[in-house]
Amino acid sequence: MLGNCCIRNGSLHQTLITLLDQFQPNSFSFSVVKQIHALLIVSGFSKQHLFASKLFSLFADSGNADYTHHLLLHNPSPSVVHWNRVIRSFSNNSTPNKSIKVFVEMQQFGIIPDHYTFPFLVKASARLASIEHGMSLHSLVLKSGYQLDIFVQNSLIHMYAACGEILYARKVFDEMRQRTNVTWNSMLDGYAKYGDLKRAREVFEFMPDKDIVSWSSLIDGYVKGGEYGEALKVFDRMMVAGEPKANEVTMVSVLGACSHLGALEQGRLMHRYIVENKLSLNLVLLTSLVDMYAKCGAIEEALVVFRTIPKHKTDVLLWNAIIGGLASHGYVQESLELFVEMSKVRVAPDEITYLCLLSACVHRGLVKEAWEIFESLKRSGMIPKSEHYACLIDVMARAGQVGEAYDFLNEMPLDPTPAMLGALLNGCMSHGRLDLAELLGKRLVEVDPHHDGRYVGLSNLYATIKRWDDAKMMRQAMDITGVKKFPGFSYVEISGNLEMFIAHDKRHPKSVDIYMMVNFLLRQMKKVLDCDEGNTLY
DNA sequence: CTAGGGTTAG
Repeated sequence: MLGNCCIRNGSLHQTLITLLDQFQPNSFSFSVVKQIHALLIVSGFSKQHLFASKLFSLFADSGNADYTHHLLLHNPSPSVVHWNRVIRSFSNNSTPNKSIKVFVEMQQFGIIPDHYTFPFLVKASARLASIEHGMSLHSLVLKSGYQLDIFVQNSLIHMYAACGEILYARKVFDEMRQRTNVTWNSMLDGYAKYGDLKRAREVFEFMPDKDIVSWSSLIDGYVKGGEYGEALKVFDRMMVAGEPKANEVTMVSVLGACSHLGALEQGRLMHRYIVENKLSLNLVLLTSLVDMYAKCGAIEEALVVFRTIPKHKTDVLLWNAIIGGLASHGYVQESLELFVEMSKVRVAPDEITYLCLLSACVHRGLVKEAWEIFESLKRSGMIPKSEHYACLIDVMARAGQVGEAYDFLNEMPLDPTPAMLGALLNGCMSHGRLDLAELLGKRLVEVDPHHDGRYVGLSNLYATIKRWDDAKMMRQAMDITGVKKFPGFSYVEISGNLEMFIAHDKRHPKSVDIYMMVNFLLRQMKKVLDCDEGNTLY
């Protein structure tokens, strides 16, 4: 079709040049370019350098690294530029190790690397987190005399940080004579990823021209470090300053902070910001929105966003977000329906998908269904992990099948984790198997001696059966091992303000009202449990 | 005739 069109126009040559120029790396279909390629071969243009070069660039940028490599080997005399493009393709691909392979191959062909070659290779070793590759490349850089190239230096900082060698990253940084924003940002992100938020902040405050990458790196650092409030503060500061403008990447991190805080109003504001500023709603951002609404308790809004997304554009992360959201709201039936829908659009579930479904069963006490999901997981060729086993033990224990759960625990091919022992212990407590509970409680203290709750759990057990001396002994054991009891706490957002609640805390000004409501809710929950009609969403 | 290709944030 394409060919007919060009030939009728009478100027194949000109048309193809125009066509090729119009393609942007990410906005063309691989098959269309292949058609053009075929046309060029048929019409004898393929030997013309201009076409070959343009085509080659398009393939390289489209992420078809293997095809680009194939083209390269068919080129009678590829230059270092061509090799570089292939090496870059692989370093951005899912197979960065191949870019190092191609580098070796290139040298076998007698091609000498230049200062463009090294940043790609160093990036590949960063993605592989391979300090061995990284350091031997660094020595090659020194041998070839490219150590003062700022792109090379920047990539080395990133590589050392990605390999966890933050001091080496800093050494490269300190020895640089001049620095660009990328230099500062790489160092900042290095510290943030390393978990040293204090130093990340220092770099951020000190650097001359903070751009959107600087702000996004710092915000994401706080989110990854669990300092969600600080992440939002930094975001606010950026908004007040008015520039730089937040982009899609920034919003993904900020939405993550809202999710963890349960800050629904904040999250809605972010959603509005995204729409009003016409940020592109790519799949990553949409997934963050779905996740935010789901984690903030607004499952209907999560579904509204989810339903706007064309099914052929979805991936497993999006499905996990919505299935997990439904599951944690107790909508087991709906989450299973979406699981079926997901396989219909040919998105393969992963172990997280199964974990979401299993935890849904735990919430609603569905033992039989949990087993079915577990079997389905094994049928799909995945190997269940300890979290999956823990869900099964939990759901059995809650249902009072304590003996069965205990047998399962002993027969499974993994070592029991604290989560499994704890779940089983809770089951024993609520179903009166205090003999087994004591055994498990002791085992838990053994495997998890620094966890405050383990001692408290056992102490409470002894209190229940009025073995006061043993209960006291557990408290003393905590003093001896130096384990401190930290109260549990959570955040809730009420009309835009974040409120922190600490377990058994009576200091809140509305404490009396709050506990009245808690007791009311507990009674309501008991009623629902007595006549479990289930709840439906649609 | 001798261009062409680069590093950082989700």
